[in-house]
Amino acid sequence: MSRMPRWPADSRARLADAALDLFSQRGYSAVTVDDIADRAGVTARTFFRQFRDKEEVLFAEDDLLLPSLLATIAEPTGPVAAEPLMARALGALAERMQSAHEPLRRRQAIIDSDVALMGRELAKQARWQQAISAALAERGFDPADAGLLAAIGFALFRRELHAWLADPSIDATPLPERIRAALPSVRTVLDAATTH
Amino acid sequence: MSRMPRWPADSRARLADAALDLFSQRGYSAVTVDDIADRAGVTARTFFRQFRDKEEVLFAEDDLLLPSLLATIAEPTGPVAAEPLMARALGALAERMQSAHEPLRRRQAIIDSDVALMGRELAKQARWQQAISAALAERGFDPADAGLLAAIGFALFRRELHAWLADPSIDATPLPERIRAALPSVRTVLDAATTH
DNA sequence: TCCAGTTATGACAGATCCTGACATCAACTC
DNA sequence: GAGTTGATGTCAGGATCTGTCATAACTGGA
Repeated sequence: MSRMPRWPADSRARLADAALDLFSQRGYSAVTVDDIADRAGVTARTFFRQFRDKEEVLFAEDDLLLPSLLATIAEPTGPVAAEPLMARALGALAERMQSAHEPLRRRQAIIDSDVALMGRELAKQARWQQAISAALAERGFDPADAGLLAAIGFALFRRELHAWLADPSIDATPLPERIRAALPSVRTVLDAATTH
Repeated sequence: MSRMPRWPADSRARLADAALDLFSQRGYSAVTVDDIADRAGVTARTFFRQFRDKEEVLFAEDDLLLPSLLATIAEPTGPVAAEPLMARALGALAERMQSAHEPLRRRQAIIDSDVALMGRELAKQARWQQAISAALAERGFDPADAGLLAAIGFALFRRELHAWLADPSIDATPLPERIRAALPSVRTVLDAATTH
């Protein structure tokens, strides 16, 4: 019994935690991969075996959320219009993020502080958008519409997510509620006008 | 007379040309900064004095377009609704890109081949979006609307730009015309529905 | 029991990216 | 013609990321 692994397990999780802590304390660019590896008790080579590059340690978790989002979109429910489907899919995604307000907040602060990280986040979201667009087309939407729908949904989701993360109060309006409340505004925004 | 500069002029332009050629031939990641500098007849250090990093050489020109786009938005024309204003601003931007179909096509092919470049492009567009949103707010739009408007405008512009670049025929539908034709679709897309 | 295969890691060399510091030299200014 | 400016070269060095091989725990079967 008493299996003694040669090294403590979960080096991946320890690296991710160490990275988030150090980035928060000193700022992304002031932290080297060696720093992260040291704090996690491994070498830099192990870091790069777990994460493609220094940036990826902040985004690896995201990949766990996409499949369930796609599943929600694909759920067979008979004919459905774009708006209620978006409400259901984005609402479900928001539910799953609801419990992680504080970690998400720290992470977003780091990303917002570095242009390259911002780019990485947007690139990842673009691939999500692509996948969602494909899922919408699969369900029978016109492909051209599907792309625009996915783009609009994401723009709206991003806006509400940032507003939610920026709100420090513990009993702020929950994210899913924000999303559902914001959806109708897309309809009216094109008719907005200036006074000068 | 006969001023003999110590070095040939326009090292920046020669570097940009060399980079585009080499990236097209061998692929972005297979080309080193030394390769680019060699072909341009300078050293790598000069490359980094002209461009912040290896990626920037593909995006530097973009910065010339933003000011005129903002100027179009700010043009005082009396009260105006969002949709015609977007049509005018995006149309004018499309006009200025119209003549550069082939270079833009090559550039986009390189960007699409590399995730990091995609991220850089999206980050740059996000900053544009931010600036445009601010310009819209400055003109009197509700700030929340302005952000969503800018996002929708960009999503639409990107879609049409990619379609235009993907069309190899010389007398394809011109970009400005595509943009203006696509704008109304935003209104109807939320009412699209599936049949299953 | 013993041995071969698997797996996670360490160790090390090296390519590439990017920066800081200083030197060089034509062109310009006075 | 002396001094200044500006674009470039040269060099050292840190950080990121990869390839390769060695090591030691674990695993499964002879």
